[in-house]
Amino acid sequence: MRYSTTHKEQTRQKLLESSGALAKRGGFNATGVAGLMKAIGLTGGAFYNHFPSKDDLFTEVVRRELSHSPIAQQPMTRQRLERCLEQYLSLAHVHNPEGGCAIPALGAEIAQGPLPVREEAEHWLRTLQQTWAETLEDPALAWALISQCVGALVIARMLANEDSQQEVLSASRAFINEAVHEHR
Amino acid sequence: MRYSTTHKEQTRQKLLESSGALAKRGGFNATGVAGLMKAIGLTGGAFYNHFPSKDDLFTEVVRRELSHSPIAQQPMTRQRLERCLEQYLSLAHVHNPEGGCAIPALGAEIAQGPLPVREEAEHWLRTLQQTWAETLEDPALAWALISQCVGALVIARMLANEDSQQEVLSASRAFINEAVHEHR
DNA sequence: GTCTATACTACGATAGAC
DNA sequence: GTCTATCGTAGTATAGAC
Repeated sequence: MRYSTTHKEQTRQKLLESSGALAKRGGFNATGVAGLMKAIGLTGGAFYNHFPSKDDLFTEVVRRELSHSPIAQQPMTRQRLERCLEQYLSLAHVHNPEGGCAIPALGAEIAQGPLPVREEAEHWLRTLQQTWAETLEDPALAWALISQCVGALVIARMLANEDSQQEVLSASRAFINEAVHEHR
Repeated sequence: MRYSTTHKEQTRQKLLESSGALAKRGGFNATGVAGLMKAIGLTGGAFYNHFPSKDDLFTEVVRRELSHSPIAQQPMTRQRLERCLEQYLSLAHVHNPEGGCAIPALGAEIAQGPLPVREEAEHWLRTLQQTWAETLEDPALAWALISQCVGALVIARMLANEDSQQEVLSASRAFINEAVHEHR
């Protein structure tokens, strides 16, 4: 064959990574198959050698984004978790959706998506929550902190003014720090 | 004229309300102009007698959704705020996006949208935050609670299992109650 | 494995009849 | 004010050359 097996796998991985970034920036539904392929230097017709449909790509993108998330890495010490939260609740993250967490950017689309997508999301959200719960020794607090981070990013990105965005991030950081240190 | 001036205004209001619900359920971009008009018993061609473009409709939908939100009503006593939070963080709200708050459902699309949309969002989010800040006597806490509520709803709606959804909501409610009562 | 070409559908938007 | 018809574009997906 003219193309090696590893080449197909590399193309697939490039497509997954690139599509994740494009989806987080502009929305998954808003970007066509041709655009996703063009971003990795290919044409639209080649897409279906890698995925049977655009919906299947979405499922794989969600899997990749949620499993590769830096906030889901183990082992997660308390100190490392606090450093993660600082980076998560930063202006850099607000202004860089394509390189950031998929949950604030794609959460609503995942919720509206087909069942396989939501099941994939549930699996990795539960994994994330359990990791944080072990570190914090409090399962409920883990869910609350995840919600706090995601909500703050959604709100900050809705705002037009950067000072307002920073206000939201700072408030959220202070709120979290108070709760976590009190719980220590 | 065959149609009264009030009739046009009524059609416009029906369209705004219906489009908001459809957008919150399936996403604003995902629904075509013809579908939005069909939902109020009209055809696609009549749309442009009411709005110059679909983008303009989005701006007006965001204005209506954020200004009419039950969480933004004044006067907002501390007791009323707590009742609002209970309703917001409920399974009923999770399963009823079309009748619920626009922020978790449309936040990402608003963030990706054109500038007029984000400016409209900023105005009403600031209004909401100031209302809550007066009630809580703490501007930062207001931003943090808004973020917590929005994040919890986004996360809960991503999950496939209802028990998991309830877990997130309960954790978020407990987290908020602890913080608010401690701050009292 | 990727290309071009294409079928089919849907989109946003406009024109003109009523 | 709303309709039908239509233009131009872009969407998902498929077929066949290379």
